[in-house]
Amino acid sequence: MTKPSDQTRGGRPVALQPDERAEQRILDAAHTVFVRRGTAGARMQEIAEAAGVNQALLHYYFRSKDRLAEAVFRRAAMQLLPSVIAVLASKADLEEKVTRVVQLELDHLLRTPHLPGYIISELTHHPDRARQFISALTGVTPEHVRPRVLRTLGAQIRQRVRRGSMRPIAPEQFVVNLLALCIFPFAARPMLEVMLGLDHQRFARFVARRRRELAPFFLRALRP
Amino acid sequence: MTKPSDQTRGGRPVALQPDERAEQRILDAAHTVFVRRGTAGARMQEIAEAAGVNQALLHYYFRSKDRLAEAVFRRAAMQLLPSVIAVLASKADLEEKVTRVVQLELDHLLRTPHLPGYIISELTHHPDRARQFISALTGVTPEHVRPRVLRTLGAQIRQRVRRGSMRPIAPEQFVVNLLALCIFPFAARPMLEVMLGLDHQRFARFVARRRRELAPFFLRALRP
DNA sequence: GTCTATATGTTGATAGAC
DNA sequence: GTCTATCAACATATAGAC
Repeated sequence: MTKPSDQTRGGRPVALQPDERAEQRILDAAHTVFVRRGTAGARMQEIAEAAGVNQALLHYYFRSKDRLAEAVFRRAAMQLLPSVIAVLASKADLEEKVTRVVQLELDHLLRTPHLPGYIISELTHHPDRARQFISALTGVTPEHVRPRVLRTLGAQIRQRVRRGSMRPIAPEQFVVNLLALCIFPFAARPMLEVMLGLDHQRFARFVARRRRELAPFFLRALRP
Repeated sequence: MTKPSDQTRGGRPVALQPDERAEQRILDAAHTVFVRRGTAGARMQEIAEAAGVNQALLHYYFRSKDRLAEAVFRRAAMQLLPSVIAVLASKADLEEKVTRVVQLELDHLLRTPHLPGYIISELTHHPDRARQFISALTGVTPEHVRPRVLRTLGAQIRQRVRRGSMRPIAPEQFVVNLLALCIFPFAARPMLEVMLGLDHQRFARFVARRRRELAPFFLRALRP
């Protein structure tokens, strides 16, 4: 078994080899197809066509559909909450954290609007994905950071509460509320489009407005 | 083609016939399996076993997997926003609407926690579902009601704003924020469980707390 | 209405040439 | 590394007996 990633190329930053480019093209194509159809609904043939290669090559690089799906999911999971955890764990004060998370997340989701639906879909239908999701996160932020995010937030909140400038709120509720307000509109986009009669253009305007108003909305809810 | 629903039984409220009970059992079993595996990942055989019937009977009643999936989705879509639209369209004042929507939705989702993930998954992967979703809604609330929900909410908001007791907010943002805060925790439950280290019991407590605190949280965000 | 048995078409995966 | 050709395993759907 000689997988391309096992080969040594001397470690120098060379231009991508043909094989690497093929592997990358396959991964990108798989991402597109898996996101659109879901893992179970995706067809290896469609991925191969989208990548401009033969179906056998998919197995050459990734061995099975399952492993390919796992590779795609891992990469996608690392994208969903990239900067968010970093921001929440930072030393910035709460107002700034909220404002920056909203901007970062909405800007990012505007570029990859289908990501939330895909992640949610995978996590609900594929039991093992939860483990893979957490290990993908620990690839970005070390294992011990996440519990610390909650403790840090909790400390910041308690400090505010003591000062009388904030209502008490559990840090878990804080995080979930913030993520919900950012992510849900994209995850539920098809539902919202038919419910509210939004076409693509209106949805874009809807999000643009949200980008300005969401952080103030959230922060008002925290006032005493 | 003699479908059981075409048969006349005199219109009197009789006990369910064997056939009806089979059809119902199939629909329930299909719901369970489709929700767990997703439409593409579900197998007719598994549904048949769960319903305690033969696979051929599924086709006898529903003709194809696709039609069965459509029937299941339509029923599920009617469940997701059952009372919510009714409450939002009612004459109650805004505080009461918010409070009641939170209670109704969280209570309902506690009983069917997998519904949001399933609906979102279907809508993102199956393009035609959007049409079916809206027609399922119009089965519950007449077509002309939903635009009126937004107008009604808009009028109530403007009234408050004029009185100085509320910040301006577009009714679309109002509705999406409210739904996001209610539904997202369930749709993203597997993600939140690993991110926040919640087991099932902790998640239940998390939601119980949310049931008390969410409406006040939301209403504070609306204050001037 | 409900079953068993089977046809028919896909799909993921492999073998082997180049 | 990349291709063509092909296999074996399902999964959906139907035929036909009871």
